[in-house]
Amino acid sequence: MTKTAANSSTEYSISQLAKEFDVTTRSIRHYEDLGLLSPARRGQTRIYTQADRTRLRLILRGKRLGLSLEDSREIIDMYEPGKTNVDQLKKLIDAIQLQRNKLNQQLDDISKLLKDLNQAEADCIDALKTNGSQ
Amino acid sequence: MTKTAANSSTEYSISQLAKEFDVTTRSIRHYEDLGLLSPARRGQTRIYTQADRTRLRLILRGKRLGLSLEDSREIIDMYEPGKTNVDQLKKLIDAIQLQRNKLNQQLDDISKLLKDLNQAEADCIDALKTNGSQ
DNA sequence: GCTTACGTTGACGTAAACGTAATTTAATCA
DNA sequence: TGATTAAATTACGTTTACGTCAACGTAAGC
Repeated sequence: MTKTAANSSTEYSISQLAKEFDVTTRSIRHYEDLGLLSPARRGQTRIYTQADRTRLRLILRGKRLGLSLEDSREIIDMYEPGKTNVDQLKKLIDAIQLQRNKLNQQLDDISKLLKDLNQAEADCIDALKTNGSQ
Repeated sequence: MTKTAANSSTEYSISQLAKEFDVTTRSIRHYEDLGLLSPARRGQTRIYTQADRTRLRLILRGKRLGLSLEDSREIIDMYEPGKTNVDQLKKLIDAIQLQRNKLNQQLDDISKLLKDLNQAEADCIDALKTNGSQ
């Protein structure tokens, strides 16, 4: 009964993904060149699965956080500790801790920047009150 | 009485700043080329004040958050609404709101990434338990 | 069979953010 | 005062992350 039914919506073309995530197809192919994606092919046409879509989302999230594509590749690989041995797993846990530290630093940076922005806005509003009648 | 006393520690050379913030002097000069810094000169030697030092800290914070130098320049300029008029102030407030939105997006990204990392680590530890005896 | 739309692979171009000499100037210390 | 050290100024090189053609394949619809 559970044949190959209703997986029509679990496939994506390159332009579908491009549209959905508001990137160019060029970028998506570029990510593939760098080994961040490796979609299946029908003929020579790329077929993207849900998993590929998730990877793309992770890539773009990384970009918003200022990660290089190479950084993102490493992080994404962390999510699939498939056929790794004990040593690799331990190294992976270390890498995860490193990333966590970086992210916590970012959290700190952001909260400081937000505070600064609030202050700057207050100064602006102040200046408007003082200056609005000129 | 309050002549020019004891401001010896409020001046910095380029290499002092470079060392303190762990960047190259080349980078600092580059920021100046782009108009993010404009230190005073003694002869042709650059003299940095506390204010310059603060600006540099802001620049590097921006970098950690993935901002371009151009973005940082705009943000930093927000902190000094000196001789601006009403229209400029209003535009500034809008720009501040924009930045705030971006930062909130980043906060969301980071919390998701942290969750993912936690899960990845849990998977690792699990794999270690299962696999550790091989 | 022609157009239109979407997809493919090169291959070269480019903007940002520095790196890396090479050379010159200025200050200082033995 | 000659050598060393720090700083400055060109100026070309490099890496990352794509943009931008060019040239071609393929399936859909009329």
